[in-house]
Amino acid sequence: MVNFKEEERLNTLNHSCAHVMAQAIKHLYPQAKFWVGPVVAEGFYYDVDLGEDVITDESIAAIEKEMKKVCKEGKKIYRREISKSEAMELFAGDEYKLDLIEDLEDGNITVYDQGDYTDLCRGPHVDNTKLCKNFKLVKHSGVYWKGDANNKVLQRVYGVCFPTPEELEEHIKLLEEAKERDHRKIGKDMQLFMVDDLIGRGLPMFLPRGYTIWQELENYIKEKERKLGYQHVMTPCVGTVNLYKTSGHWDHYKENMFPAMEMEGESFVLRPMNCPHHMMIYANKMHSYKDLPIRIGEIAHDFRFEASGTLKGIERGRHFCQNDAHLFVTPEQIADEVSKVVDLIFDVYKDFNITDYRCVLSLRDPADTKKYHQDDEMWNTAEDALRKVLKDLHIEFTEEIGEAAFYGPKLDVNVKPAVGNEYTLSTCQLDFCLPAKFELTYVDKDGEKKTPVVLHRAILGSLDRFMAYILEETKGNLPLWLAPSQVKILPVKNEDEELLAYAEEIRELLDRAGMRVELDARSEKLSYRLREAQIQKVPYILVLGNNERNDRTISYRLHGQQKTTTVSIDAFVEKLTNEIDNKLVAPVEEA
RNA sequence: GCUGAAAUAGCUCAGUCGGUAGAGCACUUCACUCGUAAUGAAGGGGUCGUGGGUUCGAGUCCCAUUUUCAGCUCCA
Repeated sequence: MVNFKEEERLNTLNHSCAHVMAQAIKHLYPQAKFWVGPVVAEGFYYDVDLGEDVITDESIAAIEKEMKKVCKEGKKIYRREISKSEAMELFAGDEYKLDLIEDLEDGNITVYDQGDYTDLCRGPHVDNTKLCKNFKLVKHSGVYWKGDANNKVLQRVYGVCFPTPEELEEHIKLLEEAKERDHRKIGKDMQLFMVDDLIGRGLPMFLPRGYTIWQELENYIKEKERKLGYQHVMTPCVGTVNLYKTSGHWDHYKENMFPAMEMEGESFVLRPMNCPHHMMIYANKMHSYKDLPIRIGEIAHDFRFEASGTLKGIERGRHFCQNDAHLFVTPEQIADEVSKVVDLIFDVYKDFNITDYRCVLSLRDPADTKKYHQDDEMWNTAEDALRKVLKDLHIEFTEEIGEAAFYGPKLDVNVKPAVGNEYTLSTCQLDFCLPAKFELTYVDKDGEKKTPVVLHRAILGSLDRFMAYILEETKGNLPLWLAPSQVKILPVKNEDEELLAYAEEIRELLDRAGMRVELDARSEKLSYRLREAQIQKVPYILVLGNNERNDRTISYRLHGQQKTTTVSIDAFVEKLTNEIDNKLVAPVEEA
């Protein structure tokens, strides 16, 4: 584990390496103008305007070569304090640096010199460029200046730097291992899902083995919800445009919806979310305060026209299934219901052994009048309410401005995948907005009609995305209850009729016990079939020969292990049933 | 959508200077009957993503296009 001091040292080194890269780029592209070059979680990057030039894989190699040269020269790095007017003069003609200097306070401006290169920087830096020699440029891309799609595209080059070549090597190895954990690779290798151009991009299809996992997840969460008083519904994947105009989604998100279909003078869209459908289910009848909370749940198919560059296997597609629910509550019930949702989230994370997550309270940006529903009082009430509940529950969270939904603040639980950026797995959103738009009511104690509050929540998020995460976390070695194939039976010989009969008897027995079991009696060597079963990541591999048949026992081997264990048939069934029913994340070994 | 890269058999990939398509695995058949990660042999399988162009000749060079990948932006 890297401690804080070490991390600071590493950050300084990476920051200096960013300057070395900038210097090298300046040598190769004299017209280069630099924006910012910060240290990030995995190294550093620098954004640069190369005018007409762009960065390609070849130019990366050239830049690396030039950087080696800069490091070898080993120029001292000097820090200099300068005044704002000096800075303006030094960087005259560089609109990017001037833009940065504009926001800096006079008397608080420093530049760093190394040989023929000077950069505006607050530092700190290592004292010589030769310390930066253990680096690698890992990727590059075009980025919008200040992240705004209306601005000019700059070139961003990412790199990493370490004190020793060994640490650099180790880091590169880790990156490669992460690629092996990518759910898209696992999904292909294990035949879980597929995509096809003719079906359409962003539209993955679950194969039998993948759908088995999917169904287990569906059953799992629905059972949890049922016990907590949720009622499940099924609603259509299409709705009228008017439905989404009523909810407000049309104004906010129509660019990201599949376009409207006009039929018989009516306009329909594939639904991007289920809130409006569930609102109408609530509105279907009169409700008393005594009926609340009402919890409407659905494993719901949704369609969003995500930008092509954002599609990623089953983690983010244009069709997905939300583990969605809308809780209709009185204002007094908010705290209790949010707390139950939070409990459910962490209960589920415990079942799946998910420990590496981050809670975010996503708030509106009051300055963004376009995105957010305009009602200051509503926002203040909702944000304060949600913040208070989280604090009372002693949940550790950070607050992020401008991350709220257009209708209300939310608690997001974020995780990081093997490859790529953090995403939200679970969410709980507090909404004072949609119930009013749909004029939802309940009759309170005093006989007055009042507007309920709605909690939007998704625990597994989308089943597709959750599955992607679990595949990456487990590297495809799923717990028994989720494994597409739980037991593989390998008779030692396949021409011994009595042995085959015994293998078939065991297969039927396990099948009747509700297990997913396969018998592999092909005329291949045992070691061949065993190897295949291991590659398929089948948790339990049974090897049955005449020893087992004579004793009426079972010999099994766990995926990825060498050890063979022999037990009675009953003991084996009991062991597996226990493991499946209790959804254990790892097999229990006898003492 | 934006910047860059890539696309060759079901999968993983090779294919040099432009000279007419390769391997391993998988699949089919035959032989082998085997006690814990690959038995041997033979065979089938490709309009080299798609469409144009250059050339005597294109998997290879050029243009367009589709899809995939990395990053950016976005994620109700």
